[in-house]
Amino acid sequence: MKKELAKTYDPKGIEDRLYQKWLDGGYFHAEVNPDKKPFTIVMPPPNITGQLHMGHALDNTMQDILIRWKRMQGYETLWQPGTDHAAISTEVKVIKHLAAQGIEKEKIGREEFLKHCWDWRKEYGSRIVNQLYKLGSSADWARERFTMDEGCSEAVQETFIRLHEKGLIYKGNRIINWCPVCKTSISDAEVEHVDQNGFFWHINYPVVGEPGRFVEIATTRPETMLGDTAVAVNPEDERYADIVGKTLELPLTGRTIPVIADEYVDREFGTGCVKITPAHDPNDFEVGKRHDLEEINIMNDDGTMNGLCGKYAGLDRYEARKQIVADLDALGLLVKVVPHTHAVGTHDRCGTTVEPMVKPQWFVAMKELAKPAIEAVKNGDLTFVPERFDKIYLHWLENIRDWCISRQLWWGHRIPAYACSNCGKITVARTMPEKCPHCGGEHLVQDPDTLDTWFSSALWPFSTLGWPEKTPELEYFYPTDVLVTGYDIIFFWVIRMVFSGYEHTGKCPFHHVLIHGLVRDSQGRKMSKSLGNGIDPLEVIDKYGADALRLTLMTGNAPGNDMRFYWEQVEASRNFANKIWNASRFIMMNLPEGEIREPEKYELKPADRWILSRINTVTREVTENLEHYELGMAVQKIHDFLWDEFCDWYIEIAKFRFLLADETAKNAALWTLRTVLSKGLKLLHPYMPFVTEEIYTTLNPEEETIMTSAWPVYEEQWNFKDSEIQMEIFRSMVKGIRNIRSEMNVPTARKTEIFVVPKDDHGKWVFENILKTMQGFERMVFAREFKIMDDKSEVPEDSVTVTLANAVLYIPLNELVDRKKEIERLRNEHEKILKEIARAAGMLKNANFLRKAPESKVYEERMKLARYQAVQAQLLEQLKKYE
RNA sequence: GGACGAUUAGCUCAACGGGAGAGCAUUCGCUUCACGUGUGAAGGGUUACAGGUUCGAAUCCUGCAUCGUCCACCA
Repeated sequence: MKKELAKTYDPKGIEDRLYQKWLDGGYFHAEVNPDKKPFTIVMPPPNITGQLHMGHALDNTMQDILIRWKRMQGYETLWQPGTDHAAISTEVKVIKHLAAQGIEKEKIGREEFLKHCWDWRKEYGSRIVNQLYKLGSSADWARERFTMDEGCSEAVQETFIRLHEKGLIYKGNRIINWCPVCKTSISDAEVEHVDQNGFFWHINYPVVGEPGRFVEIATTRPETMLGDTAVAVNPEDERYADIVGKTLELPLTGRTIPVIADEYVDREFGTGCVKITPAHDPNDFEVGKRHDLEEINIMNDDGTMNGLCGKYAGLDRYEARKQIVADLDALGLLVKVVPHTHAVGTHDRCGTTVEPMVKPQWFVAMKELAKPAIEAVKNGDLTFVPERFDKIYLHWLENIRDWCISRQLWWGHRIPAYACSNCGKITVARTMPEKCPHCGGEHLVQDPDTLDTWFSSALWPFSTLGWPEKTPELEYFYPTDVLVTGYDIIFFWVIRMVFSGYEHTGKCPFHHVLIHGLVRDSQGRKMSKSLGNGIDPLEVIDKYGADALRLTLMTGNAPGNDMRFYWEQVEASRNFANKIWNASRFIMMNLPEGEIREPEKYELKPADRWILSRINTVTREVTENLEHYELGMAVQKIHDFLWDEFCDWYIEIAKFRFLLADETAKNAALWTLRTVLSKGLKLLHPYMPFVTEEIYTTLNPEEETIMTSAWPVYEEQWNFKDSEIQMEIFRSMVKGIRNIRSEMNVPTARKTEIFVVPKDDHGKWVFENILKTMQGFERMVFAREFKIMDDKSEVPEDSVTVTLANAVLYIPLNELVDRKKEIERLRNEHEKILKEIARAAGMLKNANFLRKAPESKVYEERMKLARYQAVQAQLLEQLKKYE
């Protein structure tokens, strides 16, 4: 039973139906299969708070393309999906959600709050997954994981304990980045430096015992002076040499502080004297450690001044700044205020200015862990595509500081550490110890903190496969093959997965990292909620289909580069889907009920051989592009081949044979159409899964799906260079005729005679061959009659000419021939060809070129020159006719 | 202060050592029996700039300019 396709491709309905079919068919599912080679990608787990945005769409389209391609190549292909608990994001959202109902986190307590979080996860965790369905993602949903599910949580705990045992996780009083709004510590990676316009306040600190003598310091944060415990100068600085060791009066506090000398101070900057606040500045903290200074914490967790600040206690840090400045001014100690722009650390999630604070936190010691991760890139075990991201990765790792992993949040993996309320010592253990191993005390309390959300993501490539158990999946699918992600999370995620992989599994978790850029709006701005310029991928899918969206995201997109989103481009992609749809529809309309016989090679016409040869080459090139992760390049070639060569040329040529009684010729055309279409659909399938599946299964009703059909391979037996050359001549003939008719404004309806005068016997053979084998081609050249002549004696005088390399075509256009216009046209062409000749001849005259250039290049230029010269001679002859 | 990227047709981008390409836009045609979400033709570029290497450079090197991104403790 022959199925018919609708006149235009309408993705609605088709996409959902096909996706359901794929799910039901279990095609996305991968199993350990010793007979096949595995190919694995882990999906960057989207946040459970998230909504699908263009970044997800791009990221997942790229992964799906690789996965679908490898699946068709016969690999056991696992695309491991899952979601991330997104500690801080989720917690913030749940708090807001509860606040709307008048519920406060602190009031309901930890257990109750976590219940709400899990409810949230239940409600929204699957939302983004369903949105990924819409894209066509062929992930193995049966294996979907969650960073806080039982297995992943076990992996997290195990990791923590092992690292702790090795001494690589420690708890310490260090200066950390504190967010006064989120009220939690954050890691260095979460701090974004933003330029802010501020001031330099120059303040005089009086020298004790020397009335009238001051030390002038400059600071951008006067409020922190309440926590100053020294003033530092450079030891080499003669200006201040005599003051080192003296004591200063710290204004507004009644405290005194010493003047110390430290290399850290830059003599050239500011006044050359730096106030040292060890508890509120990372550098001062270091200086403080070197000089054994007291660390005075002057702030509360919410960024207000604490009880040590006297009259300023309770004021917000910025309010305190104002008053302190005013008070200093009143005391005559404010020397001057200078505008100053500087980079201020802000929390990347909420934009709050980070407050450095000294707090007891858990850290991962990074120095040793970073080593194998650095080595991996240096020895080629891990490569970035494009390569330039190597440097960014290495630079970060080579300058890495210890990773602060504890968070003062409730939603997340709780730190498996227990403090004894008797002796105060901490025990790290898998379960709460009954007795303190240090003092035998029975009152132990689990650390209230949870872990950085990236601590669990770092384990994702192996925790999802069952680690720490030695599961068959881990054995088979790990290490994974390629990781696809945006450059914006190299530090957060990629680096941490790499060192975690080496540390816990002894292997690099993947060998290639394919980096993509951001999808920006049409004006090049980042899509953001606050700007309201985001484009919802679901809206695009709804209007134009998932295939159109996917194609849009992949065309003209080079790895690592940002791209802009244009609706016009989506339209173009949709048009392409429709083009393929209609070409297929046309082919199917003409296919007979029964089988098509594979023609003998000699039954194939030059056009058949040409298109078969072309798709053979395209197959090879596309496969090579994919192997190099050149996804944009590959789809460009598929697109151009299918549209320009297959639709616009081959189908047009082949369709004439449908009308013939010559069954052999017709069969060859139909078989070729079907074969090339099938292969073309397969090449396109990873990019446009829906439309290709719909067509393919209609075309091949006996096949269940294109998804598991075999990826085409290059075969030498289908390489027909001779036919490619013949078709090249044919196409230049058709183009030449169309061109001239268009220039002369000849109506399509007007058919003419065309006289061909070949240059030589070979030329004659070529055109006789065209006449014999290209049935119906006269229509393509608007010919009433197509005659091959031995010489031009019988050609009507008033003909326009089309000059080819091996023949001249004469088109008698009678009254339409404007001699002046024709001369001008011929002259223009002659000029063009002279330029070409000059170029080629110039090269060939150059002795160095002949000596140094590869032989093939020289040969190529010789051939070109010969061809140009032939054309030029003929053009000259034409021109002579008019003179 | 460093590093990286971009600078190519009106717009958005490809090409990355051998004659500058695509999509969109523009102009002029086409109710050709798959597709007007189509089709034919045309116009449009000293590949930011200045040097250099090379037989040959958009492509490699050096410098410079503009824009962008990342990193960085200049208080």
